[in-house]
Amino acid sequence: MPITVKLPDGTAKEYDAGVTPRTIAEDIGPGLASAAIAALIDGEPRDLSRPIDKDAEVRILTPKDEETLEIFRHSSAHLMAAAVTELFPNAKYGIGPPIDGGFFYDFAVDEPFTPDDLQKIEDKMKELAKKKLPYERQEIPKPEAIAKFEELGQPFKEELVKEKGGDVVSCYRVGSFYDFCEGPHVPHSGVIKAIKVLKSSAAYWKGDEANAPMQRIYATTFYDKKALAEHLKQLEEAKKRDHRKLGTELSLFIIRPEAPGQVFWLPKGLKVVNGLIAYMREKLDKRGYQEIQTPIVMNVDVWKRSGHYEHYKDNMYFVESDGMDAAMKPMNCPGAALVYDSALRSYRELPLRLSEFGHCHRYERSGVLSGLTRVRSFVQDDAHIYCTYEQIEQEIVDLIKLAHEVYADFGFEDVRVELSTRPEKGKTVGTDEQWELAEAALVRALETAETIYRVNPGDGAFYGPKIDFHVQDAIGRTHQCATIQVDFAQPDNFDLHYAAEDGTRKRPVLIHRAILGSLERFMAVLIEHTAGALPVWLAPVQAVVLPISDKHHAYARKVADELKAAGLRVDVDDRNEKIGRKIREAQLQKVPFMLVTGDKEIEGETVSVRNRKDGDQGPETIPDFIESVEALVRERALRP
RNA sequence: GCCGGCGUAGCUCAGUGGUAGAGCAGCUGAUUCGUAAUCAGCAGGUCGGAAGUUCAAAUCUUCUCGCCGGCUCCA
Repeated sequence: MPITVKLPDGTAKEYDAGVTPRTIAEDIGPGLASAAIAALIDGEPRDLSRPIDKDAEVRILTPKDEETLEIFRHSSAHLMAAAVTELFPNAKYGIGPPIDGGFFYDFAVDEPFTPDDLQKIEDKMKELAKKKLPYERQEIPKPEAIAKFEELGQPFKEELVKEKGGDVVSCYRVGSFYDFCEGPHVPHSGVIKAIKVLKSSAAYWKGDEANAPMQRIYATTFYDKKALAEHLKQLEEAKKRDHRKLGTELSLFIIRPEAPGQVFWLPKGLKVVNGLIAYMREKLDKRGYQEIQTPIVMNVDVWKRSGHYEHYKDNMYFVESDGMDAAMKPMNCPGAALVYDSALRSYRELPLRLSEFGHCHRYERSGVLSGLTRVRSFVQDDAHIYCTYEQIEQEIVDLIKLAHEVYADFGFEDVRVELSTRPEKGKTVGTDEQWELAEAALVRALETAETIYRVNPGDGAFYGPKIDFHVQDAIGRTHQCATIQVDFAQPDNFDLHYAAEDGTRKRPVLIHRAILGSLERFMAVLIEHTAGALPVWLAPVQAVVLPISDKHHAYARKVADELKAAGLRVDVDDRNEKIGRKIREAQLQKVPFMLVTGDKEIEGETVSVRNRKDGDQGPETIPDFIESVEALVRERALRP
């Protein structure tokens, strides 16, 4: 029976039913046939060898197509499992999906893999790749598959087959590895030309600590060795930008064993943090916020009332003093609620926007702490907006705009927005109706603000749904920053109300929001994004004056005094060192401007300006230099 | 928390059972210098902590603290 195959360029060809994509590729040309990895049949990815039995649109996939990478990495995961099968015949297979930048495969083994094992696995993979082992697809009845995996001693696979619907399941064989798998796969292992096994770590079957422990091996593969080398170089670059490393090198902060998960801000780091706070205050003042500060330790009754005790106590620190049971605040909302409740509020005051740079403490499991991004003590640029139901949408639209405005100021162009909805019932406070109203309000606001967003079902806070903003740094890592949450429950818990226009008492709605998120985490993002070269307006030291020799010290100090008088943050490097050394160190400290002062400059009452990015800029008078720096600060320019 | 790795001078690291090392930073001195490292000397460590094995422990064992990686992403 003939079928019609439509190609991407619009041409149609006739084939006998059962023709494979490979044959079609060969028909189109030998170049395409040899580059072909898989095919899209009516948009569905398929093996090259899988017969087509009806009219279809066919697109041959080569390494140039984006869709191919996932297939390629997935096939690579099978190759890794094949290598493990040969080296560790007793390994039980879990799952092996592609991930960003590579893939992993989970194995249950008696002994965790050692670095040596990983090298052996990599070598074995390379050996198997060279053999050009075919990826063979089989479709077999489900009971047969179950029996097969039982016979192979693969309980996890058996479990997965049992969970799968349908009567027939597909399996793939590559080398001595046989796997339950939808596919598709590359035609043979020879296309996997560049392989690197990266690391191994613990995981649990289906990600649940209650299940069997497994060893997860991470690896990556590429179509050619050059691409792999580039990828590894990028990983190196990411290490160089790591905020923990730069934090030490630039003397921004330390974290000590005496206080795990808590930050000691050094003078330079605190300059930057304070710069961020000043920046946010300026933004908030323009938007009608009123700043408050609420206590860190409050009677535990407050937390029982807010619902935190019930839903969040595992993450809270408790203290006792004067016989009072108290807790350290993990969030600022109850404090704000008490402030709201301290006066009789009128509808005329709404929306009441109470901001707070609130210092929160949350107990985090020891294994999850990480630099500035996951800490136990942090300051949120928080605010609580009390408003009427009608005002919600406009407030949220404004917040979405504010978030985008702030991120643009820092040069974050790639911002992802996520809407997280209600977690499992029983883990939340508030009624069904309240949740529905809150979620609907967020969705409406997102649509009004024309924001593209993704939904994270069940990922909301225990008191309300939320919109999260994730920014991507210069090396592609994403970090959660802003969060906007609608909360109908807290005003109830604290019995908050306002006098409405008609004289009745009504319940306000609460919107929680943070724009930078936590100052600690935002610092991490900023440090990694800028590789430590903070924009001039935030740089802890904006300029360093570099006298050439002793006899220029007096002039250098005079210059520095003038700059300081103008409000610039300036140091003088009057060490007994050569100018080259002073410049090198200022460059390494990422100081935006270096001002070389010697005989020439004294004579002309100038400084020779060198900026960290473009090098020597030649002489400039001091007033001119001050003016140019002030302009950069005013504009919050991203580059000197 | 769990699994693995790691913990030696302020920083980066060497040192696999026999007297604790290097580079950088620091201090002192010399040098007075023009756009990414001047030279010399000096000083600096209960080898994360505790217990154990041993004639002898940074090194081996146990416990403990901390750090790093990972623990959601359909076979």
